[in-house]
Amino acid sequence: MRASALFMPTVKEDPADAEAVSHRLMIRGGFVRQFAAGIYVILPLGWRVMRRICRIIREEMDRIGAVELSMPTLHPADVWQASGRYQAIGQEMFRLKDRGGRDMVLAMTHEEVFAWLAARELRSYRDLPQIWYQIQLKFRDEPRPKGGVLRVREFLMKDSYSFDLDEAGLEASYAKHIQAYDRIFARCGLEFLRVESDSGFMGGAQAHEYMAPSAAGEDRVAVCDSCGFAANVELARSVAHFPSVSPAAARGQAEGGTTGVGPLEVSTPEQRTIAEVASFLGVRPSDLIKTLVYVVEGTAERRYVVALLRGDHELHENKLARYVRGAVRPASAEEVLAATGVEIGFLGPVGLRERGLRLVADQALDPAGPAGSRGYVAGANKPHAHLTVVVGRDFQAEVADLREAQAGEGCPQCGRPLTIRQVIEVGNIFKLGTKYSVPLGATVLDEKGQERPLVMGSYGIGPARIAAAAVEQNHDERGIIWPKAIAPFDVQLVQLQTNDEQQTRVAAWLHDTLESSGLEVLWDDRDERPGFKFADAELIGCPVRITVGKKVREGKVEMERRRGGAREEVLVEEAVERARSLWEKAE
RNA sequence: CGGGGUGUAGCGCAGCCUGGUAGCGCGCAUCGUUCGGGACGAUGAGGUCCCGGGUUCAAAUCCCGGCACCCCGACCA
Repeated sequence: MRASALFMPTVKEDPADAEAVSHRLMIRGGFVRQFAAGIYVILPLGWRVMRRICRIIREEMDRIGAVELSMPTLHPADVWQASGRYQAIGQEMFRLKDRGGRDMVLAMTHEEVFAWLAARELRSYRDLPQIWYQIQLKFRDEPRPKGGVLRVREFLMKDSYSFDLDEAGLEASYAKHIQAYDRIFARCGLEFLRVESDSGFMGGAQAHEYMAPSAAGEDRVAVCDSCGFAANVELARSVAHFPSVSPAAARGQAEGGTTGVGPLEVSTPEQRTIAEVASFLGVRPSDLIKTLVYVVEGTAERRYVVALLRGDHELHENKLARYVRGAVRPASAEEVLAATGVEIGFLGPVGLRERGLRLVADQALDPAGPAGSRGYVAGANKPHAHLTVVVGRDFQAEVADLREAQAGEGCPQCGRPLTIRQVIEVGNIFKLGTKYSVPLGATVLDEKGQERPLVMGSYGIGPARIAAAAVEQNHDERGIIWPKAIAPFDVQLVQLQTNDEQQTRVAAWLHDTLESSGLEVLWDDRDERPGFKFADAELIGCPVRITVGKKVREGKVEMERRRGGAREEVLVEEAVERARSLWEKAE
């Protein structure tokens, strides 16, 4: 491909509104342009990267026996009403009406349509298993698109759906996807992790996410280097550290004993925050209990739930939400007062049950756990006072994993220290069960002639996120260093003097010969100065660069790898073989 | 949705406080010189100053309302 014929608008200056490295470099390198918030034009270079990624995805999906098809993105609302998601999903779904006034939606995912198709076309267990996939647009009205193509409102997704007769079949389909995904991300040249993920509070099905470590990532995972445990922090349990108890906090424990008299009150005028109380009483934050009031929304359960955490720990709201099986939000100051009768700052667990509130304590506070029946300081539920309390003696609470795993805490499997890594979610796999097949009537007859709902799985990959993650993980100050499998071209052939006939002849020959050997070549034949072309080549980041310059008079060209390595002079007649071997060695 | 910020030539920005002539760099066009690390000179094209309303003799500039985009947080099938 001649660069003069390729539309590749590179820019020298950083775009003003691009923060993430991948965003900056993909704009500057002429891969994408922003059209509106979270909506992108993919330019020819970007599209070549996308096509290579999609090709790898197709090869690996086909290899596990999946079949490709294409689903509509404009859906009548009724399939979404059937699954309940028309109501359950809020503003994230684009909704519209057709000319007849019928409710329509733009597809944000395709479980419903695939289940609809399965319901109509799959009749017998003999039709199973099936794995269907597509590479299709998704529309999500994200509240805040960000990070270039990392979080957008319209994007391409490979999504596949498996249909099996039973859990064992789903297990097999799930395992096949793990195989395919491991290969896909490895072939795309990504550093990635497969981690346990939150399957939501709609059932206990298993789910994993594929995560590419990057500072631009929006998720965090807890990883154990010793035993290989890896989970999203939304899910990860961890073993807390248990610092020794401060004398002041221990006093309540000692004087009350584990079964003896109740809590002791201390005066704490105007001391509201954990830090204030700790410093006022001369104890550590880990000697305090944090009392957080949350509102449970959209369930028949009690409206408030009180979360108790050790003072140095942070609540992970999703964990609380999953435990109480409903969305939660922090109660407002007024709601806290209404529910507890106390202002924020002096809230504590003692006596709240008697007011009809549900108390959930984080595992680290469990008296049956490593902390034992130790003393803590907590609010007294009256202004300007705190109590020294013992969990289980002075109040009772349900125990659950509520806090976010922190770096250095113990791995739940082996106890060694956990590492927290920031990651980009590039794919996920999910055991759905019968969540969509039942409402959409996707059933087959089993060998006994009994009607059974299909057991489904759904599996997603974001090709643009693979591209962005690859850039985040592979770049230097000059530009992108594409992994060779997904680079827009394999070789960038830079011809320096475009009016030099000998150079043109050599470049044309190299271009044609390399192409016929199976490598894709971007021949920079533009009438630009050398510095300009070198800068563009490094910005665009193809694995191998060949420079055709004045040395062709001596029968030589230069070549080098984009990722490090020395620049070398090579005889023209040896250049094709040498370029191929450099490309083979590229990562 | 809460907080912060920005909208001026294709891109990056100054001008706004203190109202009156719309400017700089890059890019673009033409010519010349140059051209192995984002060249130099000359000439030139290119503007609803985000939109609407108000104040004023006069608004890019002041006031009111709206919209768009970015960042932090919340949210994220």
